[in-house]
Amino acid sequence: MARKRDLRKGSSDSLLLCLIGQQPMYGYQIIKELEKRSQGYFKFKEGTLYPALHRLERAGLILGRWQTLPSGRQRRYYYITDKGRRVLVVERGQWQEFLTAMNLIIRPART
Amino acid sequence: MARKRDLRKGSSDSLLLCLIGQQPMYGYQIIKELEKRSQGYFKFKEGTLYPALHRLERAGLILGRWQTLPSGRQRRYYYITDKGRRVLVVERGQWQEFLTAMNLIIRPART
DNA sequence: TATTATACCTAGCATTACTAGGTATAATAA
DNA sequence: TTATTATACCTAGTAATGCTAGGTATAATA
Repeated sequence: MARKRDLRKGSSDSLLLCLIGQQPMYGYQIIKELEKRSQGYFKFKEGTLYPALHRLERAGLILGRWQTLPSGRQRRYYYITDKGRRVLVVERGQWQEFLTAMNLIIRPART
Repeated sequence: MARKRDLRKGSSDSLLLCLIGQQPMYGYQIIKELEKRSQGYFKFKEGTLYPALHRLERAGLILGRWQTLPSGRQRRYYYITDKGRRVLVVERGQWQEFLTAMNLIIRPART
């Protein structure tokens, strides 16, 4: 039973949009930042993160730009788009609705 | 983007266990009950519910028994098992953890 | 008589998180 | 010097699950 994995399904895009919406970020940084902010709960795997970023970019919600560090190392920074911001608002609302509905069912019983 | 669908992924089993844990129920009843209790949010499709019930039964978390009504109609009532109760406790905890982590990320920004 | 509600079922599709592999550089430890 | 860890990106294929769309059948209502 892959319960934890599946609870997370569908939340990834909102999390990524939310972070990138606050500040442009690159993939590796996002993984570290999500783990830090969630106090260790979210540990995105690369096989989850990078495909997700590519999906969001294809959907026009974020925009990626390669940036070269003085060291010569390459990073791909992602910027949220206007469309991305609009979608984020919707998704935050959907999260609230889902949370409310879940709590109506799950919470009442204290057994 | 099937966002709402995917948020729900992984929550179904907990919802079903939770309901059946309070009182034995049959499939059709569960659909109606979930919709009522969630104030219309959860509208389980039969293609979601029945396979889920069968999964839970295969996993030994619930037990199904056919019952014949005076009318002759058949219903399959599901009962939670001891194992099911133990799993439910775990899943409630996991939901809480997930909720907490999500809120740490999603809530702060009020943009 | 036709429609809606009740009551169950399943095959196959779409989506997404993850596994497990890959490439490459920089910094640190042994 | 060498080995390991951290940084930084990528993808093919698998597993899991919600849903679509179809099926069967009876009872109640319009």
